[in-house]
Amino acid sequence: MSTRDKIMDVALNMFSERGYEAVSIRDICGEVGIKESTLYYHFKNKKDILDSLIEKFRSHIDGLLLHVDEITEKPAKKGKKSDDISLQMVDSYMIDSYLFDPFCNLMLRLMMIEQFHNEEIRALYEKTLFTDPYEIQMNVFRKLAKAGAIPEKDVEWIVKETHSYMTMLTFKYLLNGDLTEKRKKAYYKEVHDFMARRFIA
Amino acid sequence: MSTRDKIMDVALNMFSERGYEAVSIRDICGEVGIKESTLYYHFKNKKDILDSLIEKFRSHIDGLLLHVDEITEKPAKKGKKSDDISLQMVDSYMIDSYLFDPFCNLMLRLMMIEQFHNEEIRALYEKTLFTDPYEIQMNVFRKLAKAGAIPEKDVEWIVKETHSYMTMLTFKYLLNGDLTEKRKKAYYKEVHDFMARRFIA
DNA sequence: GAATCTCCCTAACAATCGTTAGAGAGGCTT
DNA sequence: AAGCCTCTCTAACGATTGTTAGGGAGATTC
Repeated sequence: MSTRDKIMDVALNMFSERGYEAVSIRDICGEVGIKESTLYYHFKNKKDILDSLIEKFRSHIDGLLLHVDEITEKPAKKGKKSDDISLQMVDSYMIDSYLFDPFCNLMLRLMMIEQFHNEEIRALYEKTLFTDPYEIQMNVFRKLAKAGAIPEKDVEWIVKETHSYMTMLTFKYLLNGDLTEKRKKAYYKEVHDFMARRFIA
Repeated sequence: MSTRDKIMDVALNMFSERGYEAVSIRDICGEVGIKESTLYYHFKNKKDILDSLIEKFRSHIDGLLLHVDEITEKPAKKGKKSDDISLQMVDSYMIDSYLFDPFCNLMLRLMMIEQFHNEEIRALYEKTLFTDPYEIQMNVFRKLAKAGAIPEKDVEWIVKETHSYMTMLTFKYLLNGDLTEKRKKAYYKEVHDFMARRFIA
């Protein structure tokens, strides 16, 4: 890993735990194992580290959203169980590559902490935690409705319930305390129980 | 308002926006209109301000919980609509005195920010946002089930859905950006729509 | 072989941090 | 009147903050 990457990695870990302003340049450099002036070779100032992290996160989730669109666009196969697409989507992809991903997880924590005095971060936080997931699930369930798997009129409330349940669990298990295997399993189990009740039983 | 109260008020506003470590003693004193040494007459150090805020919040919600217990203990009147108690409880009391209360709201934001490097705050945060509300709603809906308003077997999932929906809305509207009238109304409308769909329609 | 570029260093800068010593003004009790 | 308590002030302390000037070692280019 390059020095620049190492700096961003250490900074993210510290920012997401203590907050941007509470972490000093010397804290970061000490952990990375470089002198302060070396950091200023790679970043023009402290704010630049934060901006670079946000930029990295932006392009990271842009990639994810593109892939989600690809999956969603595939026509729902008739005769298959109604939960096929949604479970594949929601369970496998979004959870693994987004909520359980260490980089995304720490970025969400960082944004949760910094949202209150940074307009840009607040907007990105709202988009990635509320707007985008809701829209993605809307697309999936509308697709299912068109394939006749669920009634058209139920779509809105099914999405609202699914989305709010997963959002609550995200705050409860994934953005709260350490991201341990135990917490991930607890999250996964509750999501599965919810899905099973909704679509399998 | 006493100087001590003024300090706590200003400190809470700043801590909840920028985080504990990012706010300096001089920031607080400047806003209050006193010199730094005066602050040290009222608090033994910076941490003492934070601890006092937590203590104040603790006794505040203890009072709330006591009142909630009182309301819940009243027997459900037969012949009344099934939503009576729950709506009265959930809508009026908890929302107004807890989620919409400026002091509680700022404390929740502060705890959201500080939970990651303070064990005590993390525990309090988990309790007041997840454990307590879930338990309160459980008590209310179990009461309703005993009165025959809803089937006993539905209680758990009704509570899970209600609780997760309100928790999601709390994060979306009340702990996110400024606590404006607009946001409070948006929160209230969505809760009401949910209740109406569940119990009235 | 000289020059340039990349990446790190030592050493310091003014500003700000949390905190404290000590004094003074006004009101209360003896 | 004397002494004490409450509350605020001025002024400073050592430590830490973000940042910069300038130099040096090693690889690459001309």
